[in-house]
Amino acid sequence: MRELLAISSALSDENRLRALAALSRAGGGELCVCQIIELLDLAPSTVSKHLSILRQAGLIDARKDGRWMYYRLAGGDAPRPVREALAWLGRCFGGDKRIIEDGRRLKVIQRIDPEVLCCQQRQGIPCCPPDERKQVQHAQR
Amino acid sequence: MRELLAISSALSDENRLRALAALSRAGGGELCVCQIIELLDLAPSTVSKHLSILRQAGLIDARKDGRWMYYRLAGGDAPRPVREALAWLGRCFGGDKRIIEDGRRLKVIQRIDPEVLCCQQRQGIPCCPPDERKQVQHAQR
DNA sequence: GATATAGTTCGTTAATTGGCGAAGTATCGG
DNA sequence: CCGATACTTCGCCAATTAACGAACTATATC
Repeated sequence: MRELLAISSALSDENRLRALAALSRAGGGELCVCQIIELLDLAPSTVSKHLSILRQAGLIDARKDGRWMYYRLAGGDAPRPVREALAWLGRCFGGDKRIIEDGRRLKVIQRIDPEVLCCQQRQGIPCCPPDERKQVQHAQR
Repeated sequence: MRELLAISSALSDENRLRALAALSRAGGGELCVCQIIELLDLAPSTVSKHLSILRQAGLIDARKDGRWMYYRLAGGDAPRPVREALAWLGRCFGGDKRIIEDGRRLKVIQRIDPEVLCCQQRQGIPCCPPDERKQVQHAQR
């Protein structure tokens, strides 16, 4: 019950679902935090908290490489409830508008060297056209 | 996304999970509100709210019969995300201690005529062994 | 070592949510 | 019609949570 609640609670936030969708679509299966920050357009501390909630629930794994943290979806060694939840999500994400738009932006983000991306974030430069970002936010609903 | 969030949010509360588990285990597949009130040991208005959240998410259906409302799990005509979520839950509930205990108590509750159960609730009489419930409640007796 | 940097943790605030009782709605039995 | 009854909706309060910036940790580079 506790595990089940941890999973469903982790899934009950839009930004966390977006992060999971991004991880499931990231070629190579890994994203670094700065990429997720860029995608979600939230403060680093907020994204870090979201990722820690997903990790606590067992839905994602983390790998540290120098100063960088890479996150990926939990794999075949994860408990069954986790694997099944991820499979369920995968089938649901299919045609969602927001997820598709995120996928498009993710491709752009992944083309940028993380080093450069972080540098741009420090200076408050968005990597994607700003007007697209506002649109996404307003289309939110 | 909206549907997905409605479902996962509905599942992110222990009492709602307990209600779903009870519905999945209720022989005949239906429970009336007073039975769920008795099982969860919450105020009627609270239980009603929980049920409306589950219903909003499409996870349960309702049927009105006179003064009584009967709830049951959504069936094969429900959207795929809902059906899959319920299937996932069904596999998770398996060995959970609380769910098993609830199942035991549910059997006792279902043996009571709902008419009598409601009458007892009005008078603050618990239908199950008092030592398993909060002592405060029958202080009046 | 000193400085910079990628993430995390902490503390605060605003919004959301779970809980209750009171009031409201619809139905039953007289 | 009338009261009783099964449930829902409303209004309020307490607990939780998402968000942020500031402070902290760990690692890389000089």
